[in-house]
Amino acid sequence: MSPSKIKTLSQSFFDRPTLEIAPEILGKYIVFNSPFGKLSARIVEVEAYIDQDDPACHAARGKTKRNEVMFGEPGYSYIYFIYGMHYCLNFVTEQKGKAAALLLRAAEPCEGMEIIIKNSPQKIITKPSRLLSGPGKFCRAFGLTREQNRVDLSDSLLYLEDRLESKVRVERSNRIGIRLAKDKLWRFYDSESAAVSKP
DNA sequence: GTAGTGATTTTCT
DNA sequence: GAAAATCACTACA
Repeated sequence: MSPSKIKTLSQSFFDRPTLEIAPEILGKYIVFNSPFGKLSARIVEVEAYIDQDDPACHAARGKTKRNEVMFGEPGYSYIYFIYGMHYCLNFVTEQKGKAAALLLRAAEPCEGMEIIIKNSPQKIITKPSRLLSGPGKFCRAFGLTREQNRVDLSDSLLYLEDRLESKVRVERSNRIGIRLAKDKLWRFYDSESAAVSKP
């Protein structure tokens, strides 16, 4: 693969309207240089969370210590802990002062399969496409914790790559796992991927 | 195949 | 004290 076909996404990619970024981030690759080795995966499902007109967003009721990253500069990671067991990875979008992010819900494993399998429960290992099919599963398999919160995505630890051969069929639907604002069609996914969280 | 429940931190009422 | 941007196990049809 020639280097010209791989492009690292810079901060300017995230410094745009969230709903414009969402369909474009599908098919991109997330790369994490973990302490155990290099990991990467193809993003196939995201959800948008935007402060304004979104009661389901963590930031809708003001800034807290947990969600303050979302109010800051775009192009950062936002990892939060939920339900006592799971981490979820978000990408902060839009300009400083506006709280918005994209929640990474699912991806297809690419590099670092051995590490991903080691981090996953025995039962789901038989189905590779299910290894990263959910936000909590993705963070567990990649070994992401609060230590990776507020990471600069233009740095070399955690970043996104645009691989031009990656093709996506984008579909959108209502979001999953929330009670509020279910009517908003802010979930974007690749309908041709086996790894999306909805079967 | 679908349905129900437990685990357990952060934040808000 | 309760709910939340979840997952995986168990039970039952």
